[in-house]
Amino acid sequence: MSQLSVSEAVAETGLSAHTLRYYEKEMLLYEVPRDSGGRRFYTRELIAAIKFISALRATGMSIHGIKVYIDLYRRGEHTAQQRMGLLQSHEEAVQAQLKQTRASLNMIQRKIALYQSQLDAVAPNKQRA
Amino acid sequence: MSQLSVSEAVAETGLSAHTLRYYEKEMLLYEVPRDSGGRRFYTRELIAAIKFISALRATGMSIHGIKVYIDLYRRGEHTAQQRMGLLQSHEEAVQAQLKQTRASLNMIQRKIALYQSQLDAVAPNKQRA
DNA sequence: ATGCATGTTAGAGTGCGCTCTAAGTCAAGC
DNA sequence: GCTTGACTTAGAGCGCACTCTAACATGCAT
Repeated sequence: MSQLSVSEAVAETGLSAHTLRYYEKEMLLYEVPRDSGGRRFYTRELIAAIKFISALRATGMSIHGIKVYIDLYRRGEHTAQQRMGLLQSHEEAVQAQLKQTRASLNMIQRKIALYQSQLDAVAPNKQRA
Repeated sequence: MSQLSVSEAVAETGLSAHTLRYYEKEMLLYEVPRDSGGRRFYTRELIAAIKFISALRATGMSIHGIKVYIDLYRRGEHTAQQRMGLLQSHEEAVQAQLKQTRASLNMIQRKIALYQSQLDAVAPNKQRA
């Protein structure tokens, strides 16, 4: 159970098998083990890596940016400081992006409120129906 | 001053002239007026529309999604209800996306904290330097 | 032994949102 | 009149992140 087949990994991570292979080709995943028939399987560690990669993607880090991080990982413990630095600057970027999104959302909400008062003025009784 | 040239509109909206033309070609912007020489200029209303479109884009609405909204706009006042509905469902999508981003950010922050304690254990005196 | 699901590969294709190119026009300043 | 710079057009090109195709292999169930 700590070794997932492709279809189990798909269920567990929410990514498609195509995407898992694509990440492997792009070297975001490496040393993915195979069974006797040449089929991949995913260890606990790989699943954790995939989930972390997904978190980076979900927050807008590019495949290339993730690759830089993973490459540091592969080069060993002495790169920990650099990796942390990358994550910290990514965190800042995400915070900025969140701020921007909230500002834009606010503008959209004000527009919705405008529609509401406008529709209300036209058919004020609807609110009591 | 309420009529901006292309370069002024670029400065005001943060979009490129290429992008403004692209939005016009895609019909997100329409009836963009021209001067005697055939050059575009942007009215206050257009600038406001561009900023609203930018807010929709910044929150992840596709060009196609925006076009649907704008097309309703062009069809007149009787589409106000539908337009509000579109904005409301987009708002929900944005809230969901924010939630997802916050969760992913949290995972990244935990990783950063892990690095911090790890680097701290290796060189505990650095914190007092 | 046959059928079927699940996997494999290399490489092509897709959709999106710009972004740029090339060749040309126009108005203002020298 | 000439240069400069801001603009115009149609259409090509680009980078990204998948996503799919086609042909083939494996292994389990009947």
